[in-house]
Amino acid sequence: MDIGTPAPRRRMRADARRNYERLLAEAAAAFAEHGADFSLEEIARRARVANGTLYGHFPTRRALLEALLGDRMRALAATGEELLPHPSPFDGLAAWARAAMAHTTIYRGLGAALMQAVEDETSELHTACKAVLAAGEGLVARARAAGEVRPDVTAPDLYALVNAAAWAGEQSSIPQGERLLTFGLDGFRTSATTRG
Amino acid sequence: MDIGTPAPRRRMRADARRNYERLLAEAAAAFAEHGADFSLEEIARRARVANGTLYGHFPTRRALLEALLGDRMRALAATGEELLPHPSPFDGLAAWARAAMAHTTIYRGLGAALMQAVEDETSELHTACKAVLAAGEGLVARARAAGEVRPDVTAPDLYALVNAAAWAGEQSSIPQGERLLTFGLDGFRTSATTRG
DNA sequence: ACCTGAACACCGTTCAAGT
DNA sequence: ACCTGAACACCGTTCAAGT
Repeated sequence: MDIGTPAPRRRMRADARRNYERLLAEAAAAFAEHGADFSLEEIARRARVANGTLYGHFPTRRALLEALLGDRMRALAATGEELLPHPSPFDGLAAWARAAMAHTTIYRGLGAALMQAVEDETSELHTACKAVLAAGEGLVARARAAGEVRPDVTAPDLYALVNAAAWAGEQSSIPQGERLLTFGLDGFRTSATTRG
Repeated sequence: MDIGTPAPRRRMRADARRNYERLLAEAAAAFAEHGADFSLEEIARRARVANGTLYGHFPTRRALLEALLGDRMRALAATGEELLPHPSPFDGLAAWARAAMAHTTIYRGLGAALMQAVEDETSELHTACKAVLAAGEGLVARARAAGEVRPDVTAPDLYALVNAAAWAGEQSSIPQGERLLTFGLDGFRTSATTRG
């Protein structure tokens, strides 16, 4: 499903709304091309807006990321709930993990932001991260109950695996992210407990 | 084994040598406390040296890291070779992976530097990273030959797992690094291939 | 209600001038 | 042979002054 440009929550003056949307558009393009750590000052310049205007709309980089990704993250959480009744609890979990990693890789450096935001209640991204974590929790709990995943696997394990794999993929010229995710998910499986 | 302060490779003038060592000492302390991305300018200030002097001795941040960690990384590679005749190839590999992660976590942010350096031949850290990778390759090859690890597991997989786990641990308030490493290593195991 | 742009306190890196 | 410190081109963030 296409999500489109997010809309500001409240009524805004016409010029404010235009600036808001130009900032979002330039940020989306710049983050996609150069990563989530791209210069905010340069984004303001590209949007033909004073740097102070950017901070007026988005007091932190996290606020900007939330405006860009909040809906997408809630959609990811919803996908997790849709996968709950999957015939194979492990396969449902694995499919969602791959979708989550695909989400994390839209901006380079995003994994770090998502890892920090889930533990930082003051982060504008925190609520969205919590929703994603909760979706993971549902899938993990069901796979655990079905005995398809080790009893000690937690939702934070899944969350960390997805972000760490995305991170590894960014650092590598080969598809290291997908490989790590596969190995990690298989490490979650009950059969992996059987040691020599 | 203690490694101590690395020595410059060539004869130096007395004042140069003093500056070199002060820079190394301040960098080691600052990196340990604030991570491998700590300001080089501030390190020069703490060493009571002009910023240009730092660049004279260490043209890049990577050169500074190499001077600090090169010997330690070669020692890690040697440990890998010592573990080659381990009675259980998998356990030997796992023990070395844990040692490697312990090495990576001495400075926050080091994992990213090590991931990039192993693919960047122009990096001053490249040779040391290659030595570590080669040690991993030996352990992986033996575990693979013994059938204790999946046939498709590679040395870069192990290298990436260690660094990604170290990275995840840095972002988290719980020991997420150790957990991810355990899951990933178990995902390497042959038994994990047995799927439903 | 919102925008502007200067101000402040930082970076990394280079390089002419010194000793 | 090495050191110095200014110079350059950047950052993120704040805030008084405008409209």
